This record gives sequence, C-alpha cells and structure tokens, in this order.
Amino acid sequence: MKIDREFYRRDARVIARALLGCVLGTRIDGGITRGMIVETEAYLGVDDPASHSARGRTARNSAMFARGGTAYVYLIYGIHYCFNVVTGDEGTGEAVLVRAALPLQGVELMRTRRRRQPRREADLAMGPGRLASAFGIDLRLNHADLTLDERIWIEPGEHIDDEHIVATPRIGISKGVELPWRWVARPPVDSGASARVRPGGSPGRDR
DNA sequence: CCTGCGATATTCT
DNA sequence: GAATATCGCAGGC
Repeated sequence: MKIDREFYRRDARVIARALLGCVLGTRIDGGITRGMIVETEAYLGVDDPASHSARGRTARNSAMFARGGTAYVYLIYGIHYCFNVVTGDEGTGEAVLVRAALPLQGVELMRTRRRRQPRREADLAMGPGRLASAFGIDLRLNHADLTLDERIWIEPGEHIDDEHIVATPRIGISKGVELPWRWVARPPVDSGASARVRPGGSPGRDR
C-alpha cells in the first residue's frame, strides 16, 4: 500500500517528521528492496538559503518544483546520488532529503550494490549517498511519481513517538545552519550508554 | 572510537 | 576558479 497524494501536500517540516517509521521501497531491474526511514531533512523554497531551490529553477533541480509526491534525485560531489521527496504544491520548491533507512527486505541485493561492506547491516543505508546506492536509486528515478511509479514508492509504517525522535541542525550546509530541520529516529535502547567509558583496547581492524 | 582528506559533476561568480 | 544537502579510506588514540 502506497502513501497517497494528500500526504505530500503539506509543509516539508511536517512531512519530514511524519516520514520517520514509513517504509521506502524500490523495484529496480526486478529486485525489490525495502527499508524503514529513520533520518530526514526538510528543505523549503526561496526563504531557505540552504535549499537547492533558493536560487531558482535550473535543469538539475527542476523536479523540486513539481507537485508533492514527486521524486527529486541529484548527483552530489560528482559521485553520490541523493533521494528527496518533493512536498507541497507545484512550484513551491520544497522537498525532504531522505538520509537513512533500516534494511527490511532485499538485504543481499543491497550488499551487492554497495562497493564496500559495512560492519553492521544497519549501516547499509545510513547516509543519503549510501541509501541511494543500496536502493539502486539514480537519475532514472528523477521526476518519478511516488504515488504511481512501479519502481519507487513509500508505504505507511509504524508510528514513532516524539520521545524517540531528536531534531538537530541539518548536515553539510553553510547557510541556514542554525535551523533544527533534521529529524533522527533513535534506536529504542541507547539512553545513558554513551556516557559510559569502554574498557580495554579496541578489537581493532581485522584484515 | 575519532579526525582529516581526496574524488568529481553541476552550478554560480 | 570556488563551493557543494557525501563517502570511504588512512591514521591516531
């Protein structure tokens, strides 16, 4: 079951929060991969200097000005793809960058798509470039309609309570840095554990 | 665990 | 030329 159009026709910050716990799915070349979204960032239109749409429409960012529910995929640093969910009405230029997901289905396919194997399975799609790689997302999916396209979609997921979500400033930007428009779903168990000092030497890098 | 740095396409100055 | 919504590797602790 896919999320319908009305969901995407809201403020990018509301949708960024609401997408946590939802399930991203792709079917590329016959292979299905699915994962739970755990990290997002909101980017607004002309009033948000960190947004790709702030300085107007270009060939690269044109999908960002489509109606809510459209996929915006772009190449960053000449190497990595980033997957965004366009939000709001047509012409607004708002989107949500999907930064991380927990693998649920097609884990082996995700591994074959990633050059290097992460130590933990949970890290397969941690970070926007890794997520796009693991899910097989590239420029072919730019402009795809998430409510209709057979290759990429988002399903409703489990509700994540506010106490398990942290809002922080966005990553890797130089303008609008103070705005807390990044949302991260914490693992259920972690509180206090990071304050503890780990004894002994690190097992170190094998290999 | 943490930090620093190179790779490289698109856009803007 | 310079900057950019990043990642993986190298090296130190």
